[in-house]
Amino acid sequence: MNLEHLNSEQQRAVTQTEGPVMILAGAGSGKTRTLVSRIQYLMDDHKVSPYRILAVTFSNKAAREMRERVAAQSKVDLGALQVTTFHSFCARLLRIEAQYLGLSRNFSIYDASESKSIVKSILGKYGINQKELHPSSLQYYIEGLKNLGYYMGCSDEETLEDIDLDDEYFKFFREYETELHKSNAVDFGSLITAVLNLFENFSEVLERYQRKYQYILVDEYQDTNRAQFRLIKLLSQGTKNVCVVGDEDQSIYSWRGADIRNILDFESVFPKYDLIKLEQNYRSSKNIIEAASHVIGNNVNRKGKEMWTDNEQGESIRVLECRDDKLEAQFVGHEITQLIKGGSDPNEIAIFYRTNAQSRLIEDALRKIKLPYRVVAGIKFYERKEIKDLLCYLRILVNEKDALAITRTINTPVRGIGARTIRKIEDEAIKLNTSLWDMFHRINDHYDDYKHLRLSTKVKSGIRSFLHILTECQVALTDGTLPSQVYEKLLAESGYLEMLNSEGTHEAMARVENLDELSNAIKQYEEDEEEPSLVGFLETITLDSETETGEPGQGQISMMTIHGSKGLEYEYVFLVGAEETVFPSYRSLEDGEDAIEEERRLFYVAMTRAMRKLYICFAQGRMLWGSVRFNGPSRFIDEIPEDYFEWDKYEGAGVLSGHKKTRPSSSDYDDFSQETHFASDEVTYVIPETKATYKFPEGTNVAHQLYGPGKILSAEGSGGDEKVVVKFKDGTKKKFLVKFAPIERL
DNA sequence: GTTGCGCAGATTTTT
DNA sequence: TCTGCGCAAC
Repeated sequence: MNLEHLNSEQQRAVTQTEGPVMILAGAGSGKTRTLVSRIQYLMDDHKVSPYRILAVTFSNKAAREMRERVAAQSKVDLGALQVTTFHSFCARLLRIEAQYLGLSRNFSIYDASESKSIVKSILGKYGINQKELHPSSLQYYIEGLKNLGYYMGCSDEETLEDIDLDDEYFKFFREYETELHKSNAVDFGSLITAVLNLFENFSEVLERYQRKYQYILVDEYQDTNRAQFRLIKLLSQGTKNVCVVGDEDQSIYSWRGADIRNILDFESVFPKYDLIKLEQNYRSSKNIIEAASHVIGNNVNRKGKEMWTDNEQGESIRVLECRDDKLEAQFVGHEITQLIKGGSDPNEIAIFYRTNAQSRLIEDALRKIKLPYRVVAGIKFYERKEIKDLLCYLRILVNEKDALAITRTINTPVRGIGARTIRKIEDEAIKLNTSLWDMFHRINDHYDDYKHLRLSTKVKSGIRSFLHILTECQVALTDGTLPSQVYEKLLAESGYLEMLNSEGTHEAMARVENLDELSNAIKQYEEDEEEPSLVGFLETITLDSETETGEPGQGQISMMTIHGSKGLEYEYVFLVGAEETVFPSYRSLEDGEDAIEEERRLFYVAMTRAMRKLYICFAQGRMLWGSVRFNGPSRFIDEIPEDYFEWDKYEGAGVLSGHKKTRPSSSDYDDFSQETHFASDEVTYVIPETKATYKFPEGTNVAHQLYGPGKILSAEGSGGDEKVVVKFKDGTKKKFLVKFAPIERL
């Protein structure tokens, strides 16, 4: 195989096929090219069967891209080559081996919003008010355990070290797992942990897969969580042929469980591994690379890579100071117009922001001057209510035990079976130790036996028609009717379509259109797949919900969050909202240095997407949460050395002023750390209280006798009246009067 | 069982 | 400012 198109480090990364390898690949260092070559090299030069290679990435997008690129250049039959995501890989494996875990292979997969519903119903059952324990903090806790690789009955010592089984939340975790199991369902997290469970407790299964996968590749290694790490460790135990590729400077998902230890511990698990650094950047100008390197150099938690490039020096980074957020949006629109006039391709222009909410003003501005744009990843198609409803109907056809799907659909459209009734039937089902579905059947067949439930005849007939339509569809499915046809039948006979049509509103019509789209999606799936099945379709859409929002390459400017930009590149990048509390976000400012470092990596990711020119914009005043706030420019702008940027003020109407090659002195912004409220036309400044001396000033780490360790978010009042707001480990915040509260400094 | 008001809360979101 | 959710009244 010809490796001439690769530099020497890349070549090493391709040809070092045996034994453990860690590749630290900087932004724009030709990582994908290298990985694709490595796979080809294995198949061509080492005659490794594609069946023996497993390549896992995080996103379907990345998996698809890699697969296509391998396919484009290879003559080998790729049917067996697994380039997939962690989750799809595990789902597939679990369907095959489900019986070991007491699951059946038609299990449902619950997404985040569905696990939240389960969490809520558990809290409801315990009568816990959401003020006492917020469902999302419990959900976060449960997710956290799974990210660490814990499953019920797990006895792995290292995992047990990480978790606290005496935690008061643990009983909810157990409850949650039971609930899932009863529904023959798994959530995203347990897709991974269930496979761990399988491997750790059924060695014959593990050995089978160890023999099968002789070469393992892990992309985006910096984003793996503990569970995934253990999975890789187990799978590769035999051959030790594991190659991980990552960039610690681009780790931006720690809040999803990404664990830096996976990089640090690699050596102890895989001693004598080869470390290869890809440090040459082929993407961006020198100015951009050097500036970005300076910024990221402020992070302490790094393995240390020095990026460099042979590319030209390029143009200076442009920092744009705007009076407010509207002008910022206007500037972006104005500048893009100039670029396009100058012959630039709109497809090569992107606008990045920290939060989705920021897109609105920019969209308004672009629309106003008629610039075509597309927003990448906004509201997801499959998260729409009507789509969810129908998917739940379909799920019941496959998995009757799916209680969540049943409770969601039983009364949509209205069949006179409300929450109370469902509750009653659920309780009865628990009493009789049976499923909700079976309970419905019993009531339907022997109504008189359940007189004590006091179910009205309306309820009875509601249940009857619900069961009737679903059973008919099930029969149709087993008779070999295509999923798409069953879907149409369901849509018509469940009364769902009728319900929307009779509403007649504009919104209802849009929903009908969405349901047509779902129909198309099923048909598309049937065409693409050799053996289409409803289970297969449902799995595909829960694990690969990426919707093609507008065709790229249609002369549109791209807009997205920085998280969404990872892995992409554009000639021109506009980073907006580079202000303290926006970027870095106010949450990270509260959470301390590690959180700031993650924000800095995010900033680094944003910068390194740009090939030719980078614009960094900020607004002096921004409408936030109902009032205009003056936050001052982001600290990350301060971290760019002056040699690399030019600073301008945008005054509106295309006028720039105050052009400098240096930054304004930082004291210029001291006045901005205030808050103003607009009441009608009058401007009232809210001057912060004169600094009092607090017993527990902001940022102090404290411990509360009852709630455990936490951090002071804010303090007010003086002396005996001092009150503090404490944020605890689980994310809850509480306010205390210092003289009474049992808190102490840590 | 459905509709409407009031209040809290407000990042990022590969799967 | 805007939204989403819980609870209270129909």
